[in-house]
Amino acid sequence: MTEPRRIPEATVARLPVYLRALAEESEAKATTISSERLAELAGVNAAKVRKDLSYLGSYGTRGVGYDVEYLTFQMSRELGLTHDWPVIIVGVGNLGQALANYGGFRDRGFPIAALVDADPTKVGDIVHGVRVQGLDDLPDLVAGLGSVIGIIATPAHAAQSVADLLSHAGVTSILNFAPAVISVPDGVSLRKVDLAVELQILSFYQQRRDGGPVGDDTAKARVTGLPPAPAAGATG
Amino acid sequence: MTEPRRIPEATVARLPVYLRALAEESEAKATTISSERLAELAGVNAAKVRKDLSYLGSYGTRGVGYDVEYLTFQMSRELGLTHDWPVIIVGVGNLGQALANYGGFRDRGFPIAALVDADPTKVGDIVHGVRVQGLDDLPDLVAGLGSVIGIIATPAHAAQSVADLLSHAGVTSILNFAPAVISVPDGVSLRKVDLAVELQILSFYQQRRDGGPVGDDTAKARVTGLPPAPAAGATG
DNA sequence: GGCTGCTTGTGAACGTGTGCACGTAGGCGG
DNA sequence: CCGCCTACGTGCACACGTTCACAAGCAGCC
Repeated sequence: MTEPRRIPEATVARLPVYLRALAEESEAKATTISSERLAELAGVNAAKVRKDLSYLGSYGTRGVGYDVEYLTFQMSRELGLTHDWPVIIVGVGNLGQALANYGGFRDRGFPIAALVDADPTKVGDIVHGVRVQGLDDLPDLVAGLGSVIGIIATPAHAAQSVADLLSHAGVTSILNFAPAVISVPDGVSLRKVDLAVELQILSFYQQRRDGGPVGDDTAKARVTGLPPAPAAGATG
Repeated sequence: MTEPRRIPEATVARLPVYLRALAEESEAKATTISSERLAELAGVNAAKVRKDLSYLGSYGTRGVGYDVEYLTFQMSRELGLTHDWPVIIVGVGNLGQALANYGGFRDRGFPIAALVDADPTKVGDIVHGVRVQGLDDLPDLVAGLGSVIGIIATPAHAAQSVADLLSHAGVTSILNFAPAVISVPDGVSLRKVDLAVELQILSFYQQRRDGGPVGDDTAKARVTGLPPAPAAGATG
């Protein structure tokens, strides 16, 4: 029976990186590539590469390596990149426009199929050669495009309602750029990119290197900060 | 010596989300918040919230919950958000300009301190009220700003050399938007945001829902695809 | 054809992260 | 002052992901 082979989420997230590395190696006229070389290009270790690739099947040749073209094809197929995936961007503000103008999407098989905004004054504008449409047009747009990916590039307060609209219109893959936690029905994939969160994570580690939090002792923190109640506990 | 409390990476990544949830709850005039409510706002489960917060210290009150103001302060302190972190954006193309114009950074304590580009024709331009400077100015800029976060918004081929320049100039926190794997010296934090990779991950799961890869059997795939051995040449 | 060297594929050990379930501590009403 | 109720803090078991180490398998060569 044709086992669909469960692929761990962590592996899936690395496949696109391998694919890019393979493209580079292909440019360099290499016909085969070892797990070690691929690991170097992808910034991981060789054992991880081999384990990840083994989930796709036994596409390597012992003593030789992986055939670049063949592995590229298999990986593209597994990732669903053998055909284009149209993208609908909701929210034509700063970020939405930048995304629309970013050529990297179309180049990688994700053409901007539509732009949508709630603001009536923006509807009708042409951005990157695409006419901005209203939120009401979403259901028809999605119906006409088939499998589509929705990108939320609205302010935080609008994110959840847009996600609801998208889900209701039949979109089952959503990428959220709004700085808000949103929930979607079962069967809908949601990924998020939160720029401020990334900076805050960097801030955490940077600060640790700089010498830890201000008032590295909890007791001292009580001086700077505000204890919630008369009696505040110490570290433990 | 006060134990610096090791905080798991997964927890660190969630702290900013909690912080945002706390801000919302504070807006709503709530003085205390339970782990359950916080979990709901952050899109995780309550046990995880409690475990995460316990790494910061015992800031809750049993039977009551967490004091919103106090927890906000402690969390901000731990994340290093009690002061601003200036940001230098390298690469003033589409994405770089969008990031510069995105108000969400300054609002959250990450003011754009400088814009840098390798293209001499762009140097001197004013973007978002900031004058674009040349790559040569990086060392002086960093020296004058102290702890700073570097954002790479260049094309992929320039990413590694920019990362080298930043590291050499003393930047120890880097956020990479370029679609390339880059390496940095020990002691430098690197995080990456790759838009195309996110779309490709969504594509993977979308396709699985749509009925799996074309040629769902490996044997069949060899018919559709090209066996590596005799001769190859397609996909391209 | 058989030997050698190289690289894959994978079982097993290890480390990290998650979630349950419950002990525990603090507030509150009587 | 006491007992009840609530929600935190955490030990423990489990799942997931990573890494090591090595047998297996293939190509090349004599």
